[in-house]
Amino acid sequence: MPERNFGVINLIKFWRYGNIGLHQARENVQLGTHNEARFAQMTSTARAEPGPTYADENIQRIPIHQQVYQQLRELILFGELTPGQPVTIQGLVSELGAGMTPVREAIRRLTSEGALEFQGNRRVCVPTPDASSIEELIVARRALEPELAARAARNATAQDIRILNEIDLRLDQAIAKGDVGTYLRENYAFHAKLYEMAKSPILTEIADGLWLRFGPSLRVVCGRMGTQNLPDQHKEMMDALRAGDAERTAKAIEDDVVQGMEQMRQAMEMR
Amino acid sequence: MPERNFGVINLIKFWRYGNIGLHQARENVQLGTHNEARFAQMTSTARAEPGPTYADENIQRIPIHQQVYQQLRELILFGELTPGQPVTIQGLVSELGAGMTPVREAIRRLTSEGALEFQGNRRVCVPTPDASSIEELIVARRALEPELAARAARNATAQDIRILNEIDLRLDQAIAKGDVGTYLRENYAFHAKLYEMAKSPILTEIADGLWLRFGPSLRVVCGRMGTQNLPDQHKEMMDALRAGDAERTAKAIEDDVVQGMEQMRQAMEMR
DNA sequence: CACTTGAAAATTTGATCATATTCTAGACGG
DNA sequence: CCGTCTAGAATATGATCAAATTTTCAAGTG
Repeated sequence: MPERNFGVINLIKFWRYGNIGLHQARENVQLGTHNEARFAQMTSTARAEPGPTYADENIQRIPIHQQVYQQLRELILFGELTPGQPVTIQGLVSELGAGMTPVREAIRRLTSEGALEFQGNRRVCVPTPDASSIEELIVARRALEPELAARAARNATAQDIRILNEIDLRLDQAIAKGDVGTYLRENYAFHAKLYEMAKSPILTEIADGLWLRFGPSLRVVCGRMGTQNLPDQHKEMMDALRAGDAERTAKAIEDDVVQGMEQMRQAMEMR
Repeated sequence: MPERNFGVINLIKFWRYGNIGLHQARENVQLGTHNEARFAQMTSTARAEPGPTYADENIQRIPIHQQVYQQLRELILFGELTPGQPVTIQGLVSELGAGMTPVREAIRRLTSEGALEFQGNRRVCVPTPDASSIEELIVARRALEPELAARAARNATAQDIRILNEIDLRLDQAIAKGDVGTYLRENYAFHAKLYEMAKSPILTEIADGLWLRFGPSLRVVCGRMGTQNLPDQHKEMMDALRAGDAERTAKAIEDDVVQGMEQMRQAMEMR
């Protein structure tokens, strides 16, 4: 059972078992009080240093509903929550020490992104995609990712390429070590970086949202298969990128996406 | 205190001028009380008959946050709100007689769908798409709509085709009469019906969401240009559909989408 | 007698609101 | 023109009520 309070960002890892918010110990875990909650990236990965490091500038209160949203988003994105798992408002409230309204707002947002599912009877849970959902996701990603990759290639700076390369290195290590969690995060980071480079906010938002729909399943599948034969077509893509060849970059990403998604589909059909 | 209850559905027509909720007459308009607010379509068009028609079955309370969401959604979708217009929580609260929490939830949902924009300083407004946004929307719609149309064609029943045809007739009449409001609604209805036929919930949700992003602009453009030279490539599409030719249906829809969006882009650039 | 079934009580959770607190933008005075 | 102040708008909480789920318990059935 959880014992410590790491600030909101770190603490939700403990869930993942059972109905969120019910069968866990009720720690006096608390969201940062108003003076502690400070600026953080809108995007994803939380910094490891929540200390009193908020130097001077850029100090901006980050609203609680935003914090809750981000955390919940990551839990789903990286499969910390399993498909079918119920997510209750009250659970989150007591788990996070936040009020109902912000929790509610976060849940609505995630629901409208397809990351959570409204069950009809006022309840919300993590969706369990079926075969046809996966098929739709393949179509959607296949349509969007190559376009984004091509745009990224056209805008790529040396700096961008270096960062991508670093991510890919960590990705390789994670695969070698069989570290599923890191694999998932770095793999996402790789694509997210490409999105960022594409400088196309709308397309990015859509493509990014798709991850939420298969994140939980991806985790389950990887957990069963291990990381060994996971796809990493990124090498060819990096070559194309360095060569400044947008078409080839797009094609490489398409292959990566299709292979990864097909693998997931097959793994899910097996059960 | 409120005197009549029309059900939330009918009442918001009053806005559309100025900052929502501020400079309007304060109708004593009120959200349905708990026992009055009853089941309605999750989708779009509200039935005209809110009377005590909730016969026996299917009587289900529709949550206020849901009602607020739907209304706000339609206001945006059909250009009742202009780009740049601020949308305030308090405004909606006093206009609708709803509490803050449900209004808040509705706004969060719409924000995460791109229908509203968070301005950084706790304010929310209807976004004003720039040229590059439009370009992205074209790419996205061009990728999704033909796919959906092809799927629709494969599933089409005689009944479906008849309904589509009726919608298209009303569309023609609206164009002839120069009735922009009806044009917008029927045009949307046409595509929405296709989505429904495609039976692909995820792709549909994405494609449907895009309408929210250009709805307000579309209204502005149509208002300036009149309805005369608006696109309606639906005839060719209907032929293809009746012939059961999915490819041709997809192509026709692609033309329709591209032409419509390009026209909007040009009209917007003119100013 | 074991087992299913059913209905009502008890408990958990969701929905909504009223209220307190924190921010922001714009007015006002220097 | 710039800093200060103030009205009002947003954020966040906890209370309250309604709905749904679970539990309880006993009657009915094979």
